[in-house]
Amino acid sequence: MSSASIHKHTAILDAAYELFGSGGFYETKMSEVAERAGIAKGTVYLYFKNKEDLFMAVTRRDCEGFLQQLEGKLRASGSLTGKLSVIAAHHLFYYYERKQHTKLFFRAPNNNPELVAYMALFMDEYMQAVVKVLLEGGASEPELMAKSYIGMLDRLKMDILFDPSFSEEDVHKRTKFAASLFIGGAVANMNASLGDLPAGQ
Amino acid sequence: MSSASIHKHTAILDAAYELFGSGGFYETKMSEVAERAGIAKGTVYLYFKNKEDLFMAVTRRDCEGFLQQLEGKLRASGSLTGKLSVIAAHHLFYYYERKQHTKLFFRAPNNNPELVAYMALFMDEYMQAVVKVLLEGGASEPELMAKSYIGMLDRLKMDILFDPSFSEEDVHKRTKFAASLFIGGAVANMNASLGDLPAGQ
Amino acid sequence: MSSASIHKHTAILDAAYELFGSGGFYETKMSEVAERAGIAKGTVYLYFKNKEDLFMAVTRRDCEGFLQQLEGKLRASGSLTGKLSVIAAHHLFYYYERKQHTKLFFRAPNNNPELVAYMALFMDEYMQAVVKVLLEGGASEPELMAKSYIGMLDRLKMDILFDPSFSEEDVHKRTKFAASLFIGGAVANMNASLGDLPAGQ
Amino acid sequence: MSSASIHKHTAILDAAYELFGSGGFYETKMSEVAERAGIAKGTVYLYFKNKEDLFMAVTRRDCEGFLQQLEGKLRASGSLTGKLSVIAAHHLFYYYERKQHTKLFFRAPNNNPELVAYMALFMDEYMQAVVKVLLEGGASEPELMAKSYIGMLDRLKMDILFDPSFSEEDVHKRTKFAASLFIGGAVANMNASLGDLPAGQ
DNA sequence: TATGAATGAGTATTCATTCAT
DNA sequence: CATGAATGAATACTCATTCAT
Repeated sequence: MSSASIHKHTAILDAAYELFGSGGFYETKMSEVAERAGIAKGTVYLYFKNKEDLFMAVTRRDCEGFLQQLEGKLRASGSLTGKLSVIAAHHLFYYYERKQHTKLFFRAPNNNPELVAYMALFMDEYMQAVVKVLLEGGASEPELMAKSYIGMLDRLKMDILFDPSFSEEDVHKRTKFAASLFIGGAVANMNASLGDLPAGQ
Repeated sequence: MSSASIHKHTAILDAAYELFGSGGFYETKMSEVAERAGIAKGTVYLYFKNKEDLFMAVTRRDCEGFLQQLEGKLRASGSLTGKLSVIAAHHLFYYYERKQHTKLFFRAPNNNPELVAYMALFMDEYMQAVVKVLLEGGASEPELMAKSYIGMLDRLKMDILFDPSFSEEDVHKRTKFAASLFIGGAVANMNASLGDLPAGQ
Repeated sequence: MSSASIHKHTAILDAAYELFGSGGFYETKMSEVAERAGIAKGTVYLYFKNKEDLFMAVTRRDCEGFLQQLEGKLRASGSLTGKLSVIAAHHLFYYYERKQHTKLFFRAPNNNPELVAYMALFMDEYMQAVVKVLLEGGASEPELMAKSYIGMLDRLKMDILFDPSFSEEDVHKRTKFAASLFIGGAVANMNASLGDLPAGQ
Repeated sequence: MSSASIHKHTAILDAAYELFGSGGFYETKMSEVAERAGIAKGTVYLYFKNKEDLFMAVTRRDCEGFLQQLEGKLRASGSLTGKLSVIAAHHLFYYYERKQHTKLFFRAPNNNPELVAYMALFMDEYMQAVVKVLLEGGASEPELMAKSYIGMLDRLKMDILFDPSFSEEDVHKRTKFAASLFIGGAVANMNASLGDLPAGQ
């Protein structure tokens, strides 16, 4: 692929990322993608088989970037607690930085088995990255714990996407909160005794 | 509204619930909804303004049912820990019982502000129900905690939806796991010491 | 099917007959068919699955009409020679009457197996009708003879389709010529002896 | 035109002949033609103005070859009957030898006046070749007779194209049958008297 | 109320053709 | 001469919605 080709390939992915991201799969027109990429409609089809293929490619690039960055950051960080904080920060800031374009990324074509399979794979890889961290601490149910942590983070991210007044500082607070809650549990954030809590749960 | 009308209204909602639930908004046809409801295509429009309106109504009924049931269960339960367990059980079993039809419910029309607003409202009401419970324990950041708990539960529910071998027993385990992790934190599930954990976090 | 439906069905077939007939399959647009039939584009699809289906239906109606008329005329006619003349007249006048619309009917979608099969069936039925006549005369190779006769007629019809000055009288002459040539052979139309003709052939 | 050019010109014609022949005009892509000819897409346009021009050239080469071969064979043959047999054999074997590639040759672009004109010209030249033979026998309606003979042959050729089990021997039989029927007429193939045949027709 | 025939706006995709290299 | 990346016109088909009955 020539450098011009690569440039066009990237331009299409970028355009599609923004449009799929804000309008979703069904409400994004291939002609819009072409226009935003600064090329002709037919040209899109020289690089991607069809609309679903383009959506897959956009998703793939995004997910791979997410995981690669995460792994780099985890390698560079130390203690267990530090790593859990890194995960939280990565998750929240990743979306914070892309809030313009990922608002509605979760609007995907509904019955595309390939996409469903890929998303499952992504989720699994993400989870395994977290599991690996947890195992260092000797967690007994690392997969469930990893899923729980990811779920927490994913929900905490929603406000970031939809609340335009969210500041970087706010994201930092949320990051610390998430790691702390996950590690210490609700009990650590409460004044009242939890005397009725079954011990060891 | 006559009783015949109510019956038809309900039949349409039921049909739409199943179809939207398994195929998503865009891949569900109004004609299919009518057919499954046992009425004529035009009749759907006597009860719902248009496809989005129908989707809204389906969503609303589902969310309201979810919240009402939750509130009933919370009133009937005692301690803080008990209530947190009730929330987890409700969230997971709700989807467990509807796994046939909610698989893809999260595929919604992408740019409908009314729907977005409603979902935000639902999330807020759900969160407030959890907040109310947490406040009994004197939580300091009850909203963030509530969101985190809901996020955990939502991710833990995904396997239930997509893994057909999931048994009722498995759901029970997950329920206990979720409540326990949320209350006691990761530290309680780990063998290794978390000596590097900043105290009080 | 209501009478209005039948009317529309027929109107579409008529419109398609004329357009396919003069422009061929590929150069006829469904929107033109609809317009000429006086209905909306979408309505065509209520009556015919797609463009190929419509083409098939048009072809079928035309071929069936051709054969039915032929059979009626054959029943009403007497001697072997008379029947052969009836066949010739039917073939030539059928196209003479439709010269406006069948000029290019032989431009069909190229790779439609169903259509190919149907045309083979039609040709076979046509041939069998001729074979039946020939068998009354004790022909020894009736199928090849039938095909030959049909081939003659089909070529003799071409001028009718493409020559606008062709009169009904001309068609009559051609009819007589065809029957006579087929029955008596070239030898009957020649002054010179055909002494070198293998005897008995 | 250099020899390399001639080679490319021929390669394109060969490729187009096979593809148009088996897929028809509309379902053959210029890119396929180029690929099969072993050249780039754009190069085709250095040799042929456009797709229709290429189709014309392919048709022309085929028709000219058909006529030239026929004329050569006719010069080499003797009696009237012999010449008629030569015509039949030529027509049938020509397609027999090309059955792979001419199955669908008759699927031409529908509204190309130049092509229509050329085909008329070809038909006329073919007819004149036959007429010339028939005039040696003093035929009174040589053109109609020629057309009829060609029509017969054309129909008799169809089975050859579509029936893969057709042997060379079968083609021979058909050749003899055609010439014999044309010369002697149906009456020669029948047991029954044709007493009602108008004398001299 | 209920129907369902009719509508027509809306869009992904193809492919002949061009032209800068 | 040769290339092949880029173009964009052109069209079948779908399906939400309407409205005469």
